[in-house]
Amino acid sequence: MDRQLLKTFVAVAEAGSFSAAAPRLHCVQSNVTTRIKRLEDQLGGALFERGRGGAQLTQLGERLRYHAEDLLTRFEAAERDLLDAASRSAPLRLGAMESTAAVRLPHLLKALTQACPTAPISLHTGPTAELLSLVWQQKLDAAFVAGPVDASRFQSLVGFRETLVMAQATEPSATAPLLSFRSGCSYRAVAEAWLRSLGKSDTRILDMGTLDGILGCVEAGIGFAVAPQAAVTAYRNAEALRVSALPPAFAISETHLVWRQDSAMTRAHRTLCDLIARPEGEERVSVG
Amino acid sequence: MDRQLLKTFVAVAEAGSFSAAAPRLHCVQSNVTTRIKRLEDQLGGALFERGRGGAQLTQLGERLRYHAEDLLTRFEAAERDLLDAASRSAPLRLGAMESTAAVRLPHLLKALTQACPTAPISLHTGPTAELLSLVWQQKLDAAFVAGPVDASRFQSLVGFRETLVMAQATEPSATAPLLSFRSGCSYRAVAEAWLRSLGKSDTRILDMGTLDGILGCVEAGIGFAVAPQAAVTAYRNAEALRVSALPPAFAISETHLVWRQDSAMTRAHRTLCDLIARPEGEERVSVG
DNA sequence: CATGGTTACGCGTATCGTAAAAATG
DNA sequence: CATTTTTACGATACGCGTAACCATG
Repeated sequence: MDRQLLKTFVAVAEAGSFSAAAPRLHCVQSNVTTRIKRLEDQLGGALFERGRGGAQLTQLGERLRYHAEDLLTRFEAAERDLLDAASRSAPLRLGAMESTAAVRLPHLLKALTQACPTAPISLHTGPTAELLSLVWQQKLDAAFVAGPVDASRFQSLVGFRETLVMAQATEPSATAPLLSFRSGCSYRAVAEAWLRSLGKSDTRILDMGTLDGILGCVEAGIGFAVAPQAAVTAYRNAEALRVSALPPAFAISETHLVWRQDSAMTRAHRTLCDLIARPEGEERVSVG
Repeated sequence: MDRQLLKTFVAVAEAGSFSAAAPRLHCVQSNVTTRIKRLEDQLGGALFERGRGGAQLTQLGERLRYHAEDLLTRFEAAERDLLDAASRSAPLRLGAMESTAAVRLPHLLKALTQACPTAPISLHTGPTAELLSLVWQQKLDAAFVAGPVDASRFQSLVGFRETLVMAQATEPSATAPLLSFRSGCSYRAVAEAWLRSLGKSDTRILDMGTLDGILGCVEAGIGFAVAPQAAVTAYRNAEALRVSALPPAFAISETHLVWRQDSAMTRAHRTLCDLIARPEGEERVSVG
């Protein structure tokens, strides 16, 4: 029972067939057959029931899957910890909501890469629920999500405390749509909740990928947006926007950095926490 | 970071040198060099400091050792669980005090091998403390030890409740030595405690390996012994022995079967527990 | 200079990919 | 009959052991 065999096995279990697993493993399908057969020989029982529609786990297979996923995850966690302890620091797999990624991360990641030049940093964006799941599965080391956070499963740090405002064109239209990031964004969730509280459940929503795009459309009078105050005032043509406060219940948005409490923190991860804990301004002073 | 590499690494760490590790791994020393080098390349740092007296772990090596031992143990636990789930049941690695092994296990193991013919059963004998350590390290699946047992770390079952008696020749001598199993045996510990309570701390002790040998020597008038009543009455020439009771504080000895509570129980293990839970007499009836 | 680690090298076999055959619904 | 798995087979490369070569206390 080797690591490669377990990887192959899990890939087949996930892909649902031998042939679909092969490309994921960067090998040909006959190799998959051989390896699964070896595994089955070693364990003395069938792991899959082969049929027309691919391969389905047997009872024994289900059991192996449980162990295999656990073992492989632990392998990877150990590898990261050791890479970090050795010369090069381990890669940091970061997650963030799209809005956070757009508004806040550029400065932060710049500082982080300066502080940890050897740590490759990857970023996955997605809605809060997906990010939490990925962190829990240890596919991500940490993620920026909308708070509050379940403290029994995750460790967390308040990353950013935003004041949300509404931005609209100087000539507002009554039937203007809400311009927002894709579904799952916490700013969007706030905006929707706010609109519901006003009884405006029929407001149209336009999805956009970037904050600049959203504010650009707002400026053009296409609709209105709910966004962090800092982002709005930093907009290149901020004076063209009319900014109004949200009711206090909706105005404050906290973004937390979360990670599994039982996973070892890598160097880059600790550095990130330091950068968040200390105000950004102070950072600049120490550099300049 | 492969399983074999970790095995090699741990072997070197335990053996203290590359050359000493090689025979344990059933390979030649140059292979050890190659594998450790691969590991070091992958992690990007040295794992050992090579010197005259062998190889010593670096800081990174210590860290890897922690992970490696954990991973390897989990691998083996998973393997056992899966072998058990597949056709053949997993091997049962049993431990027992020497006296238990001699007096009680023959019947029990016979019944167990009948009930689980496909499970290879191995037996390691040793004193209670060693057995508990081996069970904790998951080198043994379960062991018979002298109670009481630390319930926070181990799960246990009362295996045998013995009445201990003193056996001596019909013509006892005042300066006779105690005939006993090797140090660490719980019967011997009882005998020593009893003698201490009588102020006879100068009694000589003769070590023997088998109960028959001990009772044979008792019969020959060489000394006296503390042994389970059942074993004494079952002795082939029992009428030649004079049996006397021990004070109640020393007469009762409980042998527990213990195992780690967080390890999955294999088929043979469950069967063993069943056999212990039900009285042996009943077993015979169902067979005859 | 003896002990222990490294490097060089030839060899066997495990594992790879290609390709054809068998199974399955 | 299309899709998926198994088997056959030659080529490559990986990992083994032998043996000679270094390092070091």
